[in-house]
Amino acid sequence: MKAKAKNNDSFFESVYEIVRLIPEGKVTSYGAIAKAIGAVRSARMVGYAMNASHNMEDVPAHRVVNRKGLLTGKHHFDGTNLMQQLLESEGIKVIDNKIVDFEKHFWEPDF
DNA sequence: AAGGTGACCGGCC
DNA sequence: TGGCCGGCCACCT
Repeated sequence: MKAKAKNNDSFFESVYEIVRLIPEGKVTSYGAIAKAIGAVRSARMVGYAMNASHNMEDVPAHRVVNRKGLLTGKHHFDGTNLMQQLLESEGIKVIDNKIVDFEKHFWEPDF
């Protein structure tokens, strides 16, 4: 069996915790999450964690974008425009892999 | 154990 | 907004 549940208390788990708290219709940046867990300099790790989030169903990685509001991680999703579809489905306008009014939909992890 | 990797960020132009 | 460069740090092989 694969058993890739990753029960370890790794850094990834911390990231999932925050991402899971993201409300619908809201988006956040990797840096914001990194800061929330207390690892501003580990923003890259946040993206790394999202890579493994594919096994996690409760992790809406599609609500996480880079600082520019670009769907940088959309390439890692099942489809090509799956991420965009999900965001639009929640009321977020996405044009050319870019979130419209990114700041408006920006959600900061509440400690 | 050491090196390579990466869904990033910030600064500069 | 966009492109380039350096730093940073946990995970993987």
